[in-house]
Amino acid sequence: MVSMKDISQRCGVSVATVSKALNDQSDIGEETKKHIKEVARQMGYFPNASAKQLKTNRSNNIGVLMIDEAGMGLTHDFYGNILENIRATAEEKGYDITFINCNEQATKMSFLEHSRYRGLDGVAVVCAGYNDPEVVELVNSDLPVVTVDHVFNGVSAVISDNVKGMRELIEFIYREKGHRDIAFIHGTDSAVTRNRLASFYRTMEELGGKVPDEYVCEGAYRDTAGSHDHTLRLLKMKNPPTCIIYPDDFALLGGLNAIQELGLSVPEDISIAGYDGINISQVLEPKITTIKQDTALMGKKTAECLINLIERPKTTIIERVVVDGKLLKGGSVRSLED
Amino acid sequence: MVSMKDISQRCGVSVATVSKALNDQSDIGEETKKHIKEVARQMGYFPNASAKQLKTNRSNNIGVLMIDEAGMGLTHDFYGNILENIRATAEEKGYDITFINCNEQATKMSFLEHSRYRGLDGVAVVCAGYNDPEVVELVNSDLPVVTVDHVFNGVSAVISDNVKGMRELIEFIYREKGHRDIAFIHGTDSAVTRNRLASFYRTMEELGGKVPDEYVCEGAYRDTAGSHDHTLRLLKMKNPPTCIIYPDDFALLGGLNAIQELGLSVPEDISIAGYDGINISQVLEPKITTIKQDTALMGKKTAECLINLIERPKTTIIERVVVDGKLLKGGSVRSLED
DNA sequence: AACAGTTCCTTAATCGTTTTCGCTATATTA
DNA sequence: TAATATAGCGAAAACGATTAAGGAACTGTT
Repeated sequence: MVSMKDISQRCGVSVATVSKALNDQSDIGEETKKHIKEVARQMGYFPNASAKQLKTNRSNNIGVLMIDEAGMGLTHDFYGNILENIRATAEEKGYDITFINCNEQATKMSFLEHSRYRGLDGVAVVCAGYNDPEVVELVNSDLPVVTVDHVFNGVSAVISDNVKGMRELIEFIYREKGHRDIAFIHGTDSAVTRNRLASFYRTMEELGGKVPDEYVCEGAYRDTAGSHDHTLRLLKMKNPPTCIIYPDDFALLGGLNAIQELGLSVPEDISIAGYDGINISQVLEPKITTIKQDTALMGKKTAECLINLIERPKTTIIERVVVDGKLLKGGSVRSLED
Repeated sequence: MVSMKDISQRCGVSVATVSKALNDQSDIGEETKKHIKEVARQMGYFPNASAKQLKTNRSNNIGVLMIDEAGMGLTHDFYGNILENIRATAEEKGYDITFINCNEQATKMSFLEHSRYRGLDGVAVVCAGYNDPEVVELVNSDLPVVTVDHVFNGVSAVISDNVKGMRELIEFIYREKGHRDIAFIHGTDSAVTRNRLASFYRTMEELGGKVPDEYVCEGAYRDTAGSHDHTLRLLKMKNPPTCIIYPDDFALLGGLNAIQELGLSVPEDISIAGYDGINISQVLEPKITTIKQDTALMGKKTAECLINLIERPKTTIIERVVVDGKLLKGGSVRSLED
């Protein structure tokens, strides 16, 4: 590896001068600067990140925390997409991405300790147990942090508008498609779930619809078996719903199986809707009625917001970036006007 | 941040002594060592990774290269799973993971330059354009590298046994299910594709089956539209196949749509099979007949192999780790014995 | 008592940068 | 002409760790 020392010797100047030239400092002659840069290029020079980091306390490296309960964070379309877009945006601005999910390392460090150990400039909390003391410690530290789909006091967050999304979904199903008996298998308790659930109730109320208690039950995200069972139960009721909303598109597939088992078909006999708008949802027939979350924008905003916090700590205020979802009408909800 | 200096002052010893104590060096008294460690713990000491790296030229950081043609590497079940398992295994051994896909950074570095810049101890090439000069430069460098599902001369590789997998799949479809007219929509040219294709032809030959040229065509991985069109063409032939094998489970779904469009059903009218065994394949009904690639093991082996190369360069030989897939019989291939 | 051999610790150099401060030479001004 | 400002560069300290070499205080041997 060629270092500044090598360049300085070749150019007959001091190391300090080389540093200044390469960093476009002011007190350096135009001629010298140009020459040094040219020589550096020729010699294939690249800075040594750790030396630079040691001196400046800046790593140009962003941490990503991404732990799914099920340990499938990365294989989840939704999170995978967000991560990919965080990465791409960070990269444009010269940042790299390092994972900080240290679960089982020999020398047990907390997330915060791990971040400091690596000298990360900031952390994006994409998904995690938000009650985890380690997560709380991390977001409450002085390290720049942006959370996704969860709001902490005093911490910037990028959130998908689940309230609006659920409202749009319900309005579509209720108004445009004429359904009145709508069941909602919601996910396990979390900020996201609470928002969707509240929005579900509120919108139904606004529209003048009734929601029997038996129509609402707790499933789990991405749990096909659970959705399957709930669906069977719902369809065997004396007054079954005409439409079932699932925790997400993946869980919906479990419900779809149950429906097929009963010899029913979608959307003729029963309408279904999901949430997320994962790839697969628009491939199957009928295409699934769902709210597509704008993961590309969420990832981009997360990176931008975090890098702002890092680079302009003075001017940056705590942000709440709300990203709208988009209704994909699909064909899995039939019109009851027929 | 508390440094060794702080500890040394508190303990009344030199920084060198602290370093040796914390690193379990030999020339240090048991008493002192214990005391220093205790004080370090109390003070919440953690090493400074960049300082350590600067001195030792070891970062305990592994690079991951993961670029899909479609830019969807991370959202692909298969790669996502592998990455997750590389991460988990690396973590156990004290390594972190950093992405090195530098496409559009201002200061354009090649993958190798980027790796050196960050001082990465090694790189796992999970997916990339294997003809890309930058990739070639990387694998031919003296940096420890392990590639996944692609073999470079003199470079360790973890590969899924596509030859065996395809053979098992064909034997199941041909022997156990009695199909003779089997079509294969294969993926675009790559080592993986070539192996599967060769194995397809060879196995059919061994079994005494015939493969009309029109039964074999090139699709693209994860391309539902392409599979859709190919499926229509195949089914409209005068002698249509009784079974179609798709590039992967996801692409298969496009074919499934085409089949439904024609009013046919699986597996009664036409049998289909995929490859990969992604989550979704075992959720839909009928469950898809496919070869589940052992992504967990592939990721684990990749990390282990790479860390071996890093930590024991002398003793480690270039490895070819072959990971078997597993036939998931599913229900999408009917028996022709009926 | 003198010597070597251990044991345990310190000193100091080093990794590749950044950055403060000071120096020199030239340009500007009084 | 002398004083001062400015531009361009270098010397050296620092960031936080590792490590080779050296030294002091013991122990044990002859």
